[in-house]
Amino acid sequence: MTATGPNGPTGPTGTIRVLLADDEHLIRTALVQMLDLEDDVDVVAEAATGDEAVAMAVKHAVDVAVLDLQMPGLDGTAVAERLATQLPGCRCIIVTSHGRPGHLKRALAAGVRGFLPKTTSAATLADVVRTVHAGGRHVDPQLAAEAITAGDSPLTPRESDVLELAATGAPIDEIAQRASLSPGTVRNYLSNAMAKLDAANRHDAVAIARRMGWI
Amino acid sequence: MTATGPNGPTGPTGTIRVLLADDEHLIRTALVQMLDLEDDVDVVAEAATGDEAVAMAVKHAVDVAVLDLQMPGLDGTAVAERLATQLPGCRCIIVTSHGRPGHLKRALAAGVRGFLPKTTSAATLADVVRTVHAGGRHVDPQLAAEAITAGDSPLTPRESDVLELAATGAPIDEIAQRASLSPGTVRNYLSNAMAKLDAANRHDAVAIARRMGWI
DNA sequence: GGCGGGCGATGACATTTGTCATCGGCGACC
DNA sequence: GGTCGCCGATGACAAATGTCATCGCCCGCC
Repeated sequence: MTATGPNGPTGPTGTIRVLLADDEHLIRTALVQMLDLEDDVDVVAEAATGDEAVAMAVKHAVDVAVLDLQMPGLDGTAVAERLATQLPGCRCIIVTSHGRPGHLKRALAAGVRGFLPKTTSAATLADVVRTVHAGGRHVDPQLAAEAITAGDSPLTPRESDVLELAATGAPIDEIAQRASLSPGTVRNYLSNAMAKLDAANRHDAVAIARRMGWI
Repeated sequence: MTATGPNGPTGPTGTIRVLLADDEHLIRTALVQMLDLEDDVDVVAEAATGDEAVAMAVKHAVDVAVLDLQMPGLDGTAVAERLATQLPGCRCIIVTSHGRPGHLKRALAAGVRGFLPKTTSAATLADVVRTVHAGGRHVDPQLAAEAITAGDSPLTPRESDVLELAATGAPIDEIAQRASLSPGTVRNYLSNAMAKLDAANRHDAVAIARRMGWI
């Protein structure tokens, strides 16, 4: 099984060419060093933002991209979407601190092949890089279970928009302005969202939606 | 300068005995491996929670404790407070994702000697471990500047309490119950806090207080 | 063509919040 | 002893928020 990645010939000696993207310098370096200890893994690129990640992945034609979910600019899922078209052979793995069911769903929809919370053991990461590079998939079992029980967001697109704007704590009028809606309409959407989420008020609704990863 | 830690004789060969506490398994392992590459640093204990961190630090009589700020149970600052009495010679370093001025102030008050955001470069961490072990201090310069300009929390202790309870999005009555106060009193405190923080509503106030690290 | 659902809006209404003045008790400080 | 600030409370009032019914428009589906 000599290394012929999905993207044609890979590294000179069959190592897996990896991009690692994380905005936290300390963490990124630590992770890179750790992955580089594996002799079949070669971290050939690093990035601190989503945009940088896309650029570096393409430039170095990496086999696997390990992406932090929350980054300035594009988030990990958005990067995966871009790479799906710009570097079709590249497989993406998302790593995140906060494992919300909704995030997992969106990531999977974006074609991500691996999804891990940062609470998983270190050995797992290298394994998942290999699994994914070989064409397999891996999502954290516990998260998968949560995602299944949690179901999809009951909110309509507009309701999500408005709720997202409400997340800043802004009063109704400001939300209305920013969404180009009448204040009354905003209240209606918010009221609907609250009913669907079984929340006592909109801030509670925001908290619930956030917890589920729906906004 | 043979290694005689503040706590009496340290490791057998003058290495610095370090505890590393972080609830994210992946990160913790990566950081441990990275620090262990330094030949004058020896990570002799790990912990995933605040309580565990205190226990392990004492048990292994470490010279330096590297603590993540946000952990289940005790947070990094609380651990530092405990260690100040239970293991007086131990120096504490706090590492955190979100650098809020208030957190820095509280940490310094708790006797912490180093304070770093996770965005700092990897080389810095080992340096700070050495600096702190040698009796020095190190706080991230940018954070220090913010902390100085930000000033202290204008909130009274009770106002902070109530605001913290309000942070969950609960309605007034629930806050009142949980704080054992009359609803009217809660509204007064909240109103005061909002005025002091120049916030449009209490959720805005929560956001501001959080940003400053005052709750 | 009818039906349902999302979208956007309005109006009326009840409830919740925020504001303000005011009170009494307590402890610290001069 | 007087003053000041924090604590806890009450009441009155205004403003923001949440609820509900109802309307019209448009689009997709059967």
